[in-house]
Amino acid sequence: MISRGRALRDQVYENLRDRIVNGELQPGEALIEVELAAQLQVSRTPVSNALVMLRERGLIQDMAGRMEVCVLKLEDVLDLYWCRMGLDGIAARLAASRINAKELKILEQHLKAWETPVRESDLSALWVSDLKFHQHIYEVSGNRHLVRFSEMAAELAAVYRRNTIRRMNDPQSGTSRSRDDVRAEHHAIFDAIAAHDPDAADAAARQHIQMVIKHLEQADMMLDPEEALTSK
Amino acid sequence: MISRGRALRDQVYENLRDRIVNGELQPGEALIEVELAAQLQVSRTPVSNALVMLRERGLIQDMAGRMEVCVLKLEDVLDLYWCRMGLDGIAARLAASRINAKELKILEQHLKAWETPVRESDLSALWVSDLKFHQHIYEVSGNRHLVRFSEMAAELAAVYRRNTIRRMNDPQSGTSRSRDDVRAEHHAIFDAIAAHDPDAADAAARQHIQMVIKHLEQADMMLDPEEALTSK
DNA sequence: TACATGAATGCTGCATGCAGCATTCAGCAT
DNA sequence: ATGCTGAATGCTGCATGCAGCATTCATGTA
Repeated sequence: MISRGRALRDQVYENLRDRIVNGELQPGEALIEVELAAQLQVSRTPVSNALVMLRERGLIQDMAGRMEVCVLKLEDVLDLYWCRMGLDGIAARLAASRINAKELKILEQHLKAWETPVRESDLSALWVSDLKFHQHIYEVSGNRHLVRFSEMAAELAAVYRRNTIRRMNDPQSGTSRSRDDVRAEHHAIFDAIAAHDPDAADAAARQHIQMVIKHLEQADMMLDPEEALTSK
Repeated sequence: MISRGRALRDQVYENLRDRIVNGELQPGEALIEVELAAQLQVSRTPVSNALVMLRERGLIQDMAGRMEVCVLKLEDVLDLYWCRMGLDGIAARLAASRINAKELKILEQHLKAWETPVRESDLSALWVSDLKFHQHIYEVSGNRHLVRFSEMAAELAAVYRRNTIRRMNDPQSGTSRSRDDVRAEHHAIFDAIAAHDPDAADAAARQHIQMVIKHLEQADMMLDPEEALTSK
């Protein structure tokens, strides 16, 4: 689990970050240094350092000395997607002017995962390719700070997603987005980048996030008609 | 210097962050735990924690175990301004739809600092009001994550600014921007926000950063005609 | 003089001890 | 039974000891 090649604090950090993002550690759950240290077979020091790092990233929050997994409200996630609207637009813009043939081919492959219909059962595979599609655009942008910021935003949003939006993706809730819509939006982004048209790529990327925001607001109302009015 | 009300690590962090941003600690300078601990009259522990936090923010970098103040290349700063182009645009967009009369008045005051001509001697006052102008838009946007990201980008860019761009602001170098240009760009942003026109505010904010980027590229060529070609 | 090799130094990363604060629980009084 | 008070517990934040790694310096050799 924990090797001793790299710094222990970095390994502990990654371990905890992954467990928070994938929902193993739930929002509001307390993170106890001694417990985690025992689990991971290290002393309290690297765990303490990892907690400081997680706090800096906003993944955990300080509750009177004790640390707990961050509890995000819908407002937070909407805020994060507004950030991504700006960042994704710029990433697509830069990618449009810098992408080469090889990178374009990879991007196309991520896009195609949405073309072929999949069974309802492994929707998750679809979301992975969605993630990869966006990540690849960031990488192609060649802007490491853009990558950093978008990763931070995506990580935080993922915590919310994992714990709340799952309900939305349940087709029975009536709140899941039409795959055709998503596919069309991705296609617009891809086409603009392939055409090396920065303005169009920027606009398409922002339009995509705009739709995600609209969907989040609507889905929230459908799931929690009461609290939605009070901007929970 | 260091009180014991709040956590020592947070105070040490702020102390070091400020010293890095204002240039007291120069890029490439080593940060020695025992030295800093002695200076600030604390043990190595809170200093070590503060260094972890600074690393997470990108303000310092790991050089084979030793920590040193981050050394930014022009490429990094351009990357950061591209991020700000996206973020500033969204901030202006949100501000345009949410700003109230009182907040608008404050924004106008920051704007007016550029109207009245100032002596060459206190150009720095002008840059403070520039900073406040942009910061206020972020605050008005009401998006705390947007504020966080923009602060991180601004902090990093400030390190570069403090240590490199100062030369640009020397009128003798011929690389300082025309105050009239900056004023006009700020005015465009203000007008769009005042008119509650999100699209126009977004576009004006991005246009402003676009000009900053252009200026940075040009000024770099003028200061370092050799290295500019090799994307120093 | 230049270079190589080994010892000494300096600094970090991790473990652990200790003190302080908050929370909890038990016992007592009403 | 309920509310209050004090003790016990649990956890964190900070200090410090120790080991390991890298760098540096000195000494010896070609």
